[in-house]
Amino acid sequence: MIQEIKNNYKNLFEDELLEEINQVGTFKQVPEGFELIKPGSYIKSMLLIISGAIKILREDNDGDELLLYFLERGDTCAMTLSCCLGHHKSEIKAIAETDAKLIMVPIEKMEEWTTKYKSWRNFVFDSYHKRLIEAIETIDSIAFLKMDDRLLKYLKDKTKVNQDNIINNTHQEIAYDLHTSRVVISRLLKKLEQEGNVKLNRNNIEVIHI
Amino acid sequence: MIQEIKNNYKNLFEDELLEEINQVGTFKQVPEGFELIKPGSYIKSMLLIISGAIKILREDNDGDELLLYFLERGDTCAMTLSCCLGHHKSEIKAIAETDAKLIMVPIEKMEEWTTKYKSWRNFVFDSYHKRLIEAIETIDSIAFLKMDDRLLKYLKDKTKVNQDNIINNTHQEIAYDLHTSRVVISRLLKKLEQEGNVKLNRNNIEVIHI
DNA sequence: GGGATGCAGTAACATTTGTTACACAGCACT
DNA sequence: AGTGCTGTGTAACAAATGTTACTGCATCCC
Repeated sequence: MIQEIKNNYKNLFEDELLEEINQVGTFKQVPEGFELIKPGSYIKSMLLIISGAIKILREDNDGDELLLYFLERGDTCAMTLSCCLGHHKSEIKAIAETDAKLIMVPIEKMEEWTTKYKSWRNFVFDSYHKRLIEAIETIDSIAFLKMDDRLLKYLKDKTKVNQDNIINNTHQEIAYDLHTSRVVISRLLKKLEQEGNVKLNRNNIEVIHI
Repeated sequence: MIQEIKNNYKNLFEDELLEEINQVGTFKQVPEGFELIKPGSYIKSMLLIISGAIKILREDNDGDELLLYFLERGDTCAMTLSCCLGHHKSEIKAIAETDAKLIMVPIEKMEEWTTKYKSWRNFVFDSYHKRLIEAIETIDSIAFLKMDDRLLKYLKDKTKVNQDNIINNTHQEIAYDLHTSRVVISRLLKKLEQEGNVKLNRNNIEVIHI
């Protein structure tokens, strides 16, 4: 495992911390679609992402969903952090967007390390900063953009985290992430196709100009 | 100043830290409407709120605005924190919602204290957590609520931070905060009045059932 | 082949929100 | 009283989004 950790975090963490992570962390491999965090649950360990991508969703009382942002290699989940440090319940849902490799670190170590390692502290602060910025960018999208631009932005984000211009999702799945209806997505995708932004096939969408 | 600090932060910080804040911080009193943070600017000092309320806004490229959340006594601005620690530009705008008393702490102390004081570290983590939660709640409002419910929620939040059932704002000002138009706000306020939720007067709105 | 199923395309319509335009009321100032 | 200004009420319309219903197409299974 140590090699995987080093490959992804050696610039961020000092050797001693890398060694500790190696000792107390457990390696985990999950398939696409795996539910990593359920809303309302307590979290037992935090996750460091080695490869793949995780999507973070917000769910309201009626079960309606909305995509907040994606996490990638080198990222961690700020909600996990604050849940661990503050002992709050999870406010979000996390699903593996692609097959992913993770390291799970028990929560007891979290606080210990924030005292012990400056690099860890900075990592945690930086993660919070990034997530706050991304949450605010999500607000920007919802508040300032119309659905067609939100959709295009969503598709581009998807191609980025999946490193693939082809998006293998149904219109219904996209509608869930953007909290709208399938018909609306179909309509707007057709418009994007006519404008030359995407090419539509059954079960997949090719994004043209990235 | 020390007394003001103690009154508001003595449960959070150890005496030694309170003393340091007293030595390096400067007291500041600002009137309602004062612009504390401009978007795009670099921030020279972070602020601890003693009394009053601050509203935090997001501004897009066209100058359109959207209220993110309010800060109150005992709060600090997470964006300031991350700007200071990460040396990023401000992503937001901060306006005094009411007359307010603040303590300004020079940014150099920020990092020093995160190393030195556990209570400071926890305060910073906790602030991040709160702001992230509030940003996500703002997302909830925009994504899941219709404008009439958003407006009602806004009015209730306002009465809370102002500690006053009477809201002294024009419809236009409310429209800016919610990123919609004056006509829409007038229309919905009228509806809320007919439903018995508010009472409308010139230049002010009385919120009935808090 | 025939049927069942899931996905996408589309029309028709409803609702919500945004826009433009104008009337009028209250207030300040002269 | 007359003038101008700001804030509010409202109608009429436009645009965006949501909803319902129906179609056909591909795939899978029998």
